Amino acid sequence: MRLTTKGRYAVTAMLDLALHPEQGPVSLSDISQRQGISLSYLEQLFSKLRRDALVKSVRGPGGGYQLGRPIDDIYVAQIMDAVNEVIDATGCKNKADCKNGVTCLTHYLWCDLSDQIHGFLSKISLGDLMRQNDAHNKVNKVTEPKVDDQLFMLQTNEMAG
Amino acid sequence: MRLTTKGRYAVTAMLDLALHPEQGPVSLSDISQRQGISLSYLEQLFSKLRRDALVKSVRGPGGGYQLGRPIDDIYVAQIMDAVNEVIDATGCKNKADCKNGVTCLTHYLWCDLSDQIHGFLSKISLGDLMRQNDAHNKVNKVTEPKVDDQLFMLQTNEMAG
DNA sequence: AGAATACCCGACTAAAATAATCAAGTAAAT
DNA sequence: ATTTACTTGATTATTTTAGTCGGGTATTCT
Repeated sequence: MRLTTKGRYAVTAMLDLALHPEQGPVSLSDISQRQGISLSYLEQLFSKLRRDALVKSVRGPGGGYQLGRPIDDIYVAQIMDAVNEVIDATGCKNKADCKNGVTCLTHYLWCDLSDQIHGFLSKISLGDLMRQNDAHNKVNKVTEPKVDDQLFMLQTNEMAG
Repeated sequence: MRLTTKGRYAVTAMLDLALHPEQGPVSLSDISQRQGISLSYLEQLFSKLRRDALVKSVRGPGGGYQLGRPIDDIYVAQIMDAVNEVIDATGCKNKADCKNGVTCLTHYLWCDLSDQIHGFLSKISLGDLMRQNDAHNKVNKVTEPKVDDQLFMLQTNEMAG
């Protein structure tokens, strides 16, 4: 899991789609103008988003892109994973001499953390983000992410597995 | 907030320090060997970590680095922030013609998400990570880090939802 | 049918960040 | 005094990001 500017562009573009629900498909040139992202770069990103079925494309005049699923079935982690290459976080996966030394303990701890972040972003949908903004405008307080619960949940999940 | 390989190196190095509590300072060359990070790159990272008082340095023979605070007072977000430059996530912060249109709504939603991630990582300390690993080992009796399981878990996470 | 729109795709280039290297210091311990 | 190891700055190489280019294909509209 990586949180890069590339992923930010992707999430931004997906949010742009989510904010234009049923006026037909949204063209990349529209997104390009509104969000200030180059058209060709958007094409690269949407190629990957489409590969993961996060968006559907409609060709021809009046065509463009639409979300591939309802906003509550699209999670931030999925968007990030679609556009970012998965990396080997340990750097020692294939080493024969990797025998639970200090090195691998740190790697393991890092993987733990990485899983926590991934699990966290796997629970935030586009719909969550948009509703949170609504709530924020009304009450100025948010109920969505339960951070402490997340921490404990991960522990129990791993123990079970 | 960015979650990059650079930040991963920093967290890894800090974990390495945390795992060597009171045998005196830990030299960067030790960390370099154990974690497979080049010495000079570690120097760059620790320059920033020191600037933020996350580590203390001891010069001379037998010198090295120690954590600047107890493990429960050092949070992952602080480490990330120390080594990563803060970026302007909106790209329109200073524009006078930015009047809360669709563009800025997406930017605002992104900032919201970014705050959530930051808040999440601001609650995970080095101590949390280490204790969680202890609990995991006790329950599963795992003595060797199971990298393949980690990867598998990540994949199923990606597929889920 | 033909023109216009907009997705699709691969290769290429430019810019930026990451990672590593080199060189020349300073502080402290033996 | 010598060695160790931090400290700093400059430089370079590599990778990633971002953008560009030039072609395509599917679709709609006239």
